[in-house]
Amino acid sequence: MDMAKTYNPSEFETQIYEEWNNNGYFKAKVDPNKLPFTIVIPPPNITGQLHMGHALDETLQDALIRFKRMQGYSALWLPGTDHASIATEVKIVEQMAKEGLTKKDVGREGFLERAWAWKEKYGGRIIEQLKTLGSSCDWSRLAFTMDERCSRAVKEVFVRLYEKGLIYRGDRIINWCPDCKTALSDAEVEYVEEDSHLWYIKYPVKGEDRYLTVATSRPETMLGDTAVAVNPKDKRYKDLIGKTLILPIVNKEIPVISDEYVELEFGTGAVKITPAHDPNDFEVGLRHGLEVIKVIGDDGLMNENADKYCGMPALECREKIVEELKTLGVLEKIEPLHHNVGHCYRCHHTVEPTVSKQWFVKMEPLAKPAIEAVRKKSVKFTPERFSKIYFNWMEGIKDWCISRQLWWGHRIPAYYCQDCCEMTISKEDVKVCPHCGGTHIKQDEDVLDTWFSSALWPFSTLGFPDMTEDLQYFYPTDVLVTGYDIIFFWVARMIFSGIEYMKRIPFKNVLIHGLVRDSQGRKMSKSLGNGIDPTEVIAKYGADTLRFSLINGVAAGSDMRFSDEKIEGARNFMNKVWNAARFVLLNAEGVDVKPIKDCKLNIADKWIISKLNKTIKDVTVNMEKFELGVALSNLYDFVWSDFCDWYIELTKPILYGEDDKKRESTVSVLIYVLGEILKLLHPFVPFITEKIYKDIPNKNGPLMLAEFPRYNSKLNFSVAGKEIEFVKEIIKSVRNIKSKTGAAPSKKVTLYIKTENKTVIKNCSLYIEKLAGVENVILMSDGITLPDKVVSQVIDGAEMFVPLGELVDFEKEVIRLKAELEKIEGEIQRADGKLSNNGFLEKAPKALVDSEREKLNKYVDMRVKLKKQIKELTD
RNA sequence: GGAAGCUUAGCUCAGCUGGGAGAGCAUCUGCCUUACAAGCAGAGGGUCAUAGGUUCGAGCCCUAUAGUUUCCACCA
Repeated sequence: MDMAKTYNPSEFETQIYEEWNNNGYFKAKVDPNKLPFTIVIPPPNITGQLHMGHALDETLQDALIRFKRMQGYSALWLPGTDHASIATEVKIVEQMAKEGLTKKDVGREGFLERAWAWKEKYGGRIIEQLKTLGSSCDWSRLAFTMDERCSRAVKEVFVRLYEKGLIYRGDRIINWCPDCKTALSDAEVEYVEEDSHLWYIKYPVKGEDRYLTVATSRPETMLGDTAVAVNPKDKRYKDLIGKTLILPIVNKEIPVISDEYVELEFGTGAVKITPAHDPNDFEVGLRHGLEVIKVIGDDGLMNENADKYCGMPALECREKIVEELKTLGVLEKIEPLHHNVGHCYRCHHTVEPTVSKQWFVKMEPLAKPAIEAVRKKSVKFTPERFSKIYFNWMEGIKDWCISRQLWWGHRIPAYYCQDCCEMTISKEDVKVCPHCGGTHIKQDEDVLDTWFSSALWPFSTLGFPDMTEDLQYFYPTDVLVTGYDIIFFWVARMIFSGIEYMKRIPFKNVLIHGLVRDSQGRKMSKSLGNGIDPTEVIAKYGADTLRFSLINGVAAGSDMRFSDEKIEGARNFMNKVWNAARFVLLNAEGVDVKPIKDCKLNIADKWIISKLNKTIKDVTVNMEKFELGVALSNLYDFVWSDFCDWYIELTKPILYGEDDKKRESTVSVLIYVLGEILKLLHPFVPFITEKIYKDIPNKNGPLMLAEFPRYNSKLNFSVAGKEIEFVKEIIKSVRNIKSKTGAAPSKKVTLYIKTENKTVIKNCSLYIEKLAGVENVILMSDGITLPDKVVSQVIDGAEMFVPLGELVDFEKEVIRLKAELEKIEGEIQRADGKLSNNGFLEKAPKALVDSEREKLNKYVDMRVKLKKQIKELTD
C-alpha cells in the first residue's frame, strides 16, 4: 500500500488523468455487442474560461457517462467548442483596437486570419481546464462548430431549408444592436425596466384648427412617421379617421388610420406609426400599406431621412426634437414612464428595432413536430416543469432571424451574380452564375447566427450529412445536460433541427440544472467579483472535492448557493474516504483476502453487506432518474454513517483480536465493501477512487472500467440487520447514560441487560464492551440481582441498568427518566389515538394498523418498566 | 398582462405513490480512543408561510391569501 498519510489530491490527479487518457479509456467504439450511450457536450465558447456553471454542467455529464460506461454501455461523451460568433468577434475587435486597427483596416481576410490565430491560441484553454476536472470525453472526436465537418452540415442544412421554402430573405423588422452592428434574433434581446418619459405631441389636422395628440416614448422616431392610428371603436376620434395630419417639424402629410391594435386607455388613444422602427408599427404598416421610412441608421446615428438631424446620435436627436417641439408649441405635456427596453444579450447596448434585409427561418412548420415530440415524451425534460417553458416559447414562436452582420462565423451560402442579378444558393462555392454564365459573383457578406450551427451539434459532430457508422450507432443521443438559460437558444432549436434533418429526435432526455450562485444567492459575475474560480478550487482542494461540492444533495433544476463551507464539507468527505481506505488497506496487509462468498460472515458483516446492497439499489435508481444529488447523498450517508462510524468500529475487536480466521474473513469483507464503495463513488469522484483502487487486492483492470455494482437480492440479511440495529441501540443508550450522568466516555462500567433476545447479546457482547466502554455485560436472569443504585434506560426489547456509584446525581436521573416517560406517553397517545379511530381501523392498510398496534404494545410495556424504575429510585 | 418555482431547525437545503419531521453547517457538553481533530461521542433546536378544504390520516393533494425568485409577452 502506498497511500500517503493525508489526502493530497494534487499528488495524483494529473497523473491518473494521463493514465486514463493515454490508455484510451475515454474512446468510445462502435460495438454491436453493446448498447450505445451518448452525450454531446454543450460546446463551451472558445472565448470562455471554466466557470462554476461549466464545472457543474461537466461534472453532471461526466458522472452520467462514467456510470453508464461502468454499466457496460459503449459510452460516448463527445466534446467540442463553439466559435461563438459575436463574443469572439468582439474580442478580436478589442485586440485590434489595441494596435490601433479596425475591421476595415485589415479587411475580411485579414480579420479571419486573426480570428483563426486567436482560436488556435486560446480555443484550447477551456479544453485543458475540462481535463483537470476529470472529464472523460472522447478527445479523439473533439469537434468545433466551424471545423470542416460542422461547416459542411451547416451548408447542407441551409440549402435544404431554402429549397423547402423554409429559409427566406426579406425586409422585416429586426432587433439591431448599434454597438455590435448586427441584427439579433428575438431570443438575443433582454428586456430591462427603465425610467423614461412619455411625450405628448400635438399633430395639427390639415385644414382645420385642431390637433390630434399622440403619446410617444421615442419622439426622435417621429421623423419616420407615416400615419397616426386610432382604435375604430374610439368615439373620440371617429370623425378624424381618414383625415390628414401635418407631421410637425417635417411638415409632411400623414393619414389618420384605424387599427384594432391601438389601446383606448393608453396615452391619448392615438398612436404615431413608425413602421421602420417599431415591430407593432411595422405590422400596422403592412396592414395599411404604409411607407417605411428609416430615420435611424445602422450605426445608431440619424440618417439622411432625418434631414437636419442627420448624423446625430439618436438619443441626442431626441433632446433636440423635444426642444424644437416646445418652441413650435406642439408639446402638450411630459409624463414619467416606466417601461421595458430591449438590450443586446452580449454587449447590453440598447437595441434598435429597425427594418432591414435579413435571412429568416420560417418557424411554424418546424415548431409543430418539435412540440409534438415533447408532448409525446419522446423527448423528456427533467425536471418535467421545463417542458412547459419549452411549450410556451415554441407555441408563440416567430420566424428566426439567422443572418448576422459579422465576419466570424459560417458565411451564408448565397451568391449574387453581378451580371444578371440572380441569386444562387449552393453548398459549393459558386464561380459561374448558373443563370447567365456570368463570372462576377459575390457571396453574401453575412454570417449565420452562432446558434444555427449549435442547433445541428448532436448530429453534425457525428458525421451528418453522411450516414456514418458513428451517426447510425450513437444517434439519437441519450441525454443533454444544460442550464435552463439556454433552453430557447439551444435545446429547442436542436429538437426541431434533429426532427427536420435526421427525422429523429436529437436526444431522449434533457437534464436541466440551475445556476451556481454565490453564498448570498446572487449570480456569480465578473463585475460583482463574487465568483469562485473552479480552477482555483481544483488547485487547492482537488477536482473531486469540487465535483462533490457541486453535486451532493442538489436537486435537479434548482439554483444552488455555493460557498466555502460547501467546499470544506466536500473536502472533509474526501478525507474521510481516504482515511477509511487507509484503515482497511493497512489492516489488509499480509492477509489473504478472499471473495466474500468464501467467507464465514458474522452478524456485523451481514449487516453492512445488506446496507451496501440497499445503497447500490438506491444509487442506481436515482442515477437512472437523473437525481444525482440524491444518489450522492445516499452514498455519503452509507460511507460515513454506516461504514465508517459503525462497521469499521465493529471490526476493530476482531482485527485487534487473536483469531486469525475471523480476522481474515473480516478483512475480506472490509475490502469487498470498500471496493464496492469505490465503484459507486467513482462516477462522482473519479480521481480519489481510482487512486485508492490501485491498492485493492485481487482486482482486474482500472476502476473506471470496472463493472458498476448490481443489486443482489441474495445479499439481504434482514435478521442480522435487525440484530445489529438492536445492538446499536444498546451501545447508544450506554453512551447516552454516561453523557447524561456526566461520566467520562472512557469510564468502564458494568451493564445489566434484561431482554428476551439473550442470544444476540451473547453473540455481540464484545461489540457492546468495546464500543460502549463496558467492562462486563451481565444478562439478567433468575438469581441475578441489581446493585442498589443504578441508572437505567428502556429501549424497544431491552431494559438496561448501569451502576455508576457516587458519580450519579440521582435527582437528575429521576428528572431524566421522567422526561423519557413523558416522551413515551406522547407516543402512546399518538398510537392510541389512531387505533381508537374507527375510520383508521377500517380504511388504513392492514399492515399499517398492525404495526401501530405493535408499537402501542411496545410503548405500553416500556411505560410500565420506566414507571417501575422511577419508583425504585424515589423510594 | 401571462406562466412557473420557492416559503421546512439560527443558516443552506433534502423530504419518493399522503401513513411516526431529516442532513450538512452553526450552537452546547465531553473526548488527541493506535484510519481520520479535515476527527469521535453525546445533546439542544421546527405550529413544515397563513387560512380554508379533501381524507381515517396532510410538510406532501385541492382552493385562496401573503412574501419571494425567475421566465415569457412588449402597450406607442
